[in-house]
Amino acid sequence: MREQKKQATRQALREAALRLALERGPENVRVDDIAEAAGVSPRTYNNYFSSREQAIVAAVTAERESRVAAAIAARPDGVRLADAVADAIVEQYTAPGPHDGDALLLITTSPALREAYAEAAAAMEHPLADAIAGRLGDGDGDTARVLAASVAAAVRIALERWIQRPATGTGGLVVPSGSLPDLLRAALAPLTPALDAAEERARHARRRDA
Amino acid sequence: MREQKKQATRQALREAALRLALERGPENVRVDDIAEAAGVSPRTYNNYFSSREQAIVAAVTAERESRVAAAIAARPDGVRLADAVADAIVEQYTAPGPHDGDALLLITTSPALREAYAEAAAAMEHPLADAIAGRLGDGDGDTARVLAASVAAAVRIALERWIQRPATGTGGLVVPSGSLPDLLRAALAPLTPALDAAEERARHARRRDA
DNA sequence: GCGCAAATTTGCGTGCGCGCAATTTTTGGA
DNA sequence: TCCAAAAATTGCGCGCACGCAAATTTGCGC
Repeated sequence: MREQKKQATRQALREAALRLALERGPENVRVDDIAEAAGVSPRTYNNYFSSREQAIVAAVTAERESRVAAAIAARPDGVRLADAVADAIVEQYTAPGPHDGDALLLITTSPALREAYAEAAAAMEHPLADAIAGRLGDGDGDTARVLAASVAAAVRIALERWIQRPATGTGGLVVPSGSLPDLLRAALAPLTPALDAAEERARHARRRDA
Repeated sequence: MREQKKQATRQALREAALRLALERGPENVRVDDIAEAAGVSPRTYNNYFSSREQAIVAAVTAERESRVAAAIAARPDGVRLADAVADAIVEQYTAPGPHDGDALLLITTSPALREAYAEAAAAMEHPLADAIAGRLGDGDGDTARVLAASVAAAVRIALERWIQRPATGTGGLVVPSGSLPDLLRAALAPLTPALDAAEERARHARRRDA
């Protein structure tokens, strides 16, 4: 129940950060302001978030990265790994958050926030590696890590694309950065052969053991 | 020739950073010291490197990341993409640098330096994406980006493993983290199917065009 | 309720990253 | 050679991240 209090503080900081950023614009939010709004000392803020952008972005990201891993583990054993991964990711990234509308608009505004948002996808690397290793029968933990890192990188790239505002002023026809699910699946597609091959290898290894 | 001067300053900073870190230990090197040793204002230091660790690590990393891309582009068209990538990476990461012996020992000492060293692999993402796109006939630049990011992530993981000191005090038999070439190839192996598939697709696309 | 141990919060000090605007250096043309 | 534009360097100031140690809170057995 001590953990509950920590999560409460964390959430308070997230929401304070987002609210202030929406009210005043991201540039006019000091770390001290966020801490004060959450009823916490400025030093404590940095025990929870290691940068100012992280807190704002976390308000919309929440625990999404670890949910992805859980969602993958929850898929029945029959489905292909590549499908489990792609479906879980699309599912979690399209799950409606409370403030998403205005918050995402805000994030696209600031380069620093855009970067932090895309970079947050890296947080899924370790949970994802565990989930993939679980599915592969953890014959080779290293393979799982590499695949997880690759998937995380693909998601990051998809998010970068998605958040990118089409260049203003060029008047050019920039590809209007399709829907998020499409971008995610497109970015993950090149990795499908690698996931399939790893799954196949794991299957062979298991059969050999039996 | 203005570019030459910039590169000279950059190198002076790198070498000064490494030399001081070796002399006093990484913790006892202020950014101001590095700047002074390189005959440059502290502010200028941050025009070249955005963190203290970056300069030290850059002394051993140098321009390795961009060389990888060049090495890939230099391979004859016949060789498989996956082989070109793996060979180029192994080649560049085993190329003997001047100070490598003591410098690498130093890097393994400090967690911050270890992280910076592994993280430096991310710098190869963009050059690598260009090189891969070139090989694939840039039919799909997005695929190249994802593959490049995946390769960079794999290299990062291999480097993390490599510089990991076996846990002291556990007395356990930690796998003694094989040779760097082996680690690199092992980390890249899971991505081979993805690289092969992308190459195959590109070949079909080209044939269709002809 | 009491008190102790563990974990968390907090204040303080230091060094750092970087935006900004002024200054110095470099470049290329007349 | 000289000058104007461009580019790099520098000083300044601010806010921030974080190590450290003291203070506070929390959890738990009695």
